[in-house]
Amino acid sequence: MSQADAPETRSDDTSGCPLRDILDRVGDKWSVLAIVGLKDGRMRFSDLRRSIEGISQRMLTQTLRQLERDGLITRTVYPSVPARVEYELTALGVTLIEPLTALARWSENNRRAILANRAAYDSREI
Amino acid sequence: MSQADAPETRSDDTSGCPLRDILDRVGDKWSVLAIVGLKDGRMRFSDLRRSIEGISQRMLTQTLRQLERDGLITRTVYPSVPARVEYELTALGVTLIEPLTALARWSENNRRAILANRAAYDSREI
DNA sequence: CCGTATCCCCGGAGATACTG
DNA sequence: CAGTATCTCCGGGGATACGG
Repeated sequence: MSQADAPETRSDDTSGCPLRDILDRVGDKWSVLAIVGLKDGRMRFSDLRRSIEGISQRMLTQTLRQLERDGLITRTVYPSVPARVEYELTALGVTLIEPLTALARWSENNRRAILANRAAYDSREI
Repeated sequence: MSQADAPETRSDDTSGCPLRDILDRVGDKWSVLAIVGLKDGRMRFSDLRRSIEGISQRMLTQTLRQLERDGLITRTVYPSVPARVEYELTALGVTLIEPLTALARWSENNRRAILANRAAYDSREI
């Protein structure tokens, strides 16, 4: 994709689509699970990890860093031995729960319909 | 989640998380743009393609098929010459617009804050 | 105009091993 | 316990060319 013809010169542009900016985060499998995992309060790294079935240490760290960078969660290090780190949603992060929940509701409400549609589509599509 | 030896359930799995099922679609860059592109009414393939900056023909086709399979859009072929195909949101697809819009609003409302957070994080993180 | 088939590359993400 | 560093593999998706 060449930028040769894009006169749109907002510097903080996100490729012209602010929606994507958040959706990239929200759409990310692990990000959502991490946010949801933190919605009931602070958690330590290892507990969070256990609560998110299937995530690797690497991915959890990476995901949490992103969320921290965006200001959606805080990271608190307790200099005990062994190290102990807790994560918690920020005020900003908490506000994300609501629209996320709206989507979750939509999902639950329409899940069966969608699965049925898929089945129907697949069966007539052999 | 202690599913001792979960023997690789099914392929319409969602791995026990219905949320993911939809988020996989919603989180998909092109899916969202396609849905948004159709929110004002039916469109032909090529118009849709032009309206979504940067999408390849391959990706658009693929994305539209998925959405059709899920029953979120309809595909109508007019056997004219040359072929002409129009896509349109279904009733179900229309209902997705609302929660999607909620997220979009959140995005717009918090975009600056997030970008600021990122900048702050990056500057103290050299 | 609309869609499919091929080739190919780049980066995401798992496994593993190691430090503070 | 929490995090980083490699290595590697796999597949998403762009470019391209062709068919209906």
